[in-house]
Amino acid sequence: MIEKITCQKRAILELLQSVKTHPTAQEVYGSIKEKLPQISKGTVYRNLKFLAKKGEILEIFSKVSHYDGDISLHAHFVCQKCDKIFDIFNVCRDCKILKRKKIKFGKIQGYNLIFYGLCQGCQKSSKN
Amino acid sequence: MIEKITCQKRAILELLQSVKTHPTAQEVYGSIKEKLPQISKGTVYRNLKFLAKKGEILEIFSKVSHYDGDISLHAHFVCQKCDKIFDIFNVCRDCKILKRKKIKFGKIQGYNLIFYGLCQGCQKSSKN
DNA sequence: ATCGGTGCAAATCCTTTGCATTTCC
DNA sequence: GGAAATGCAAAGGATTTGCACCGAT
Repeated sequence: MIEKITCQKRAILELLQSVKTHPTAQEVYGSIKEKLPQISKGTVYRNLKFLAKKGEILEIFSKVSHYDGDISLHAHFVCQKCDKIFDIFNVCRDCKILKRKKIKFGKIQGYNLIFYGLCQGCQKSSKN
Repeated sequence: MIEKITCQKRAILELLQSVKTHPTAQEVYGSIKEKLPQISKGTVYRNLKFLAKKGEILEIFSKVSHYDGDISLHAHFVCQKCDKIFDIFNVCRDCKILKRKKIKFGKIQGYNLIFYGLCQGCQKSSKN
């Protein structure tokens, strides 16, 4: 099974690497459509999964999956109200397990460190 | 809005606290049904969300949400092949951010630290 | 020429929701 | 008694999939 580089796949990867946000599959589809109007949702979903499995992008599991083209070691803060995602760098940098990439259960291929909470904007506008 | 403790809610919490696995909503539904045959899926979903929001259980976002009745600080290792989840204790114990529960973006209510990889069983049985 | 990738649309499947009814306080 | 929770079933919505066609190697 030899991988083929198609313009769709390239466009998706380039898009994710060029933005500082963490779009969902639907949002990726919306953006890509401007460059490649004929692209289908199925292709976007297939390529996102594919790229995530290959480790070229990061999948951030939340209510709905978001994707990140920045695969450097960093964490995320997800607002449980507005669903916005913020990057957190320099967290847990000394953690041995993150470097060793191995634990007794198996081999670590990657990790997601996600903090959930209320972002400042939503803290102000809500009292629940 | 005064919370009512129903037998359904109690059963779900007790179930999660009694197992060492990390069942999905569907699996919780299946188990609870044995004790409370009349329970509905909607109730299970509503209570799982409710308990997670209250912080009495943990929601582990993955392809499908899993739930954990152990709310002590620990991480998870998710096998990307068989989808099994393992507990990892004593990881990142010294990380200040995990204790401070506050960052510039907002207040941290909880976090998920999930390592992805191949578990030992799947490492043996696969060569992809 | 080959066979992996795409587009399309239908199918899946998890999760949420509306509403009448039941239950806990 | 009254608000909150439940059960049921339908709706919603993200994601996956089958298949015929297209296009990269």
